[in-house]
Amino acid sequence: MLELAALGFLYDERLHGYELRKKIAALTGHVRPIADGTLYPLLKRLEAAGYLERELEPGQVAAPRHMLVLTAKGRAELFQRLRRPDELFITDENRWFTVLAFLRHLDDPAQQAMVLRRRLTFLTQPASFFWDGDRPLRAGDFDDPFRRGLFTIATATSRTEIAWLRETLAELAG
Amino acid sequence: MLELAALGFLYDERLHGYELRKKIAALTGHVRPIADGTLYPLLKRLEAAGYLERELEPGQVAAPRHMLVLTAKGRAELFQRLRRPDELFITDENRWFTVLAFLRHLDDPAQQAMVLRRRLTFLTQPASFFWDGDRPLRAGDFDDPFRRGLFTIATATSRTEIAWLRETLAELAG
DNA sequence: GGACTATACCTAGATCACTAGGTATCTCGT
DNA sequence: ACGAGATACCTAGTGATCTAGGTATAGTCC
Repeated sequence: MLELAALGFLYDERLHGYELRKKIAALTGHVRPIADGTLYPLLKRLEAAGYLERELEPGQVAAPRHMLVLTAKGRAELFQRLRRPDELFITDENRWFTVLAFLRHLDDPAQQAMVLRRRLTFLTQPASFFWDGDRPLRAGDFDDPFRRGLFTIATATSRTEIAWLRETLAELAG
Repeated sequence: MLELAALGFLYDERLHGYELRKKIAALTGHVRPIADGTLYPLLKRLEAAGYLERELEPGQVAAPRHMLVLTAKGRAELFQRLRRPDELFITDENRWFTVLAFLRHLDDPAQQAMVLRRRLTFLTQPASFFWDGDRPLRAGDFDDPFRRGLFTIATATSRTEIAWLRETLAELAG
């Protein structure tokens, strides 16, 4: 997920690690704060894979900066990951949000629509959090307000997103 | 997260690994499918920590079952994790849902309310996904439907949950 | 001048969960 | 009789992320 976010942000502009980290932290950090101990090894991986290059610059304020520039290979990799995200990027809300944040880079309505349709398919699948043997349990089966809340929240949020997906798919098709 | 789910389900009833896995899969598996290769080592960890014991039983259908029974220490650990969840369990929706699924076990409205208040505090914090320097960007700052959707969905879902939290907190207090 | 903060980058080790294999038992259909 | 499928448990190796440390520079406050 962090790799996708790094590639996505660097597609727009060259950044140094410290600034990239702040951008990633704003996007995903409210859920999982990103430590620099996570980011720097990740950048080395991406560099080793040929997805980005470094340009050393004197620091504007303090220590020298490593400006990060996405290579052609890096852009290709970003497109690849956006076009065909792993299933986890469709089902996990945090990862899905990362895909949404950069899906505009794909620049092909048909491909964008394909990704949205995968999410829509996932959200419209029948499912339940709890079962009594083979019987799916519903909000009404529970006394405690917390499990009822679970259903309330899950239902409301998926309804909102399904509506948005249908709307946006219609726009992309039109 | 999976440890919390295991402790939570075993608080209600003794289960064997295979059945426990199905229950956990229903609760969190739509987001991240749980493999048995994940669960069995986890159960060994919990057993080694003294949180659960095994009782071997002949299988009803096939191979012998290891019935898993929560110990007093395991119940104490569950309460501890529900009373004072790590920050990640408050901020990450998947983990938060796991907390909600078992919060009724806490059996003390004041402690339950404290946990809900932490989530409410998190959700009502001002935040943004994207920044232009120091200026937080809003839905209107974007042309692409995807980032707009990001805001639409995030706003709608957190509104629903905030309303539910306030309601439930009022009930717990009254 | 010294403490503190922000900037900027780095590494070693641990943890959690996953992938990809494996073993064995029982039932049912053909 | 045999294969398929469900039940039931297990391990080794891998990957992503976190924790907890570290280094160094520049500006601000007292």
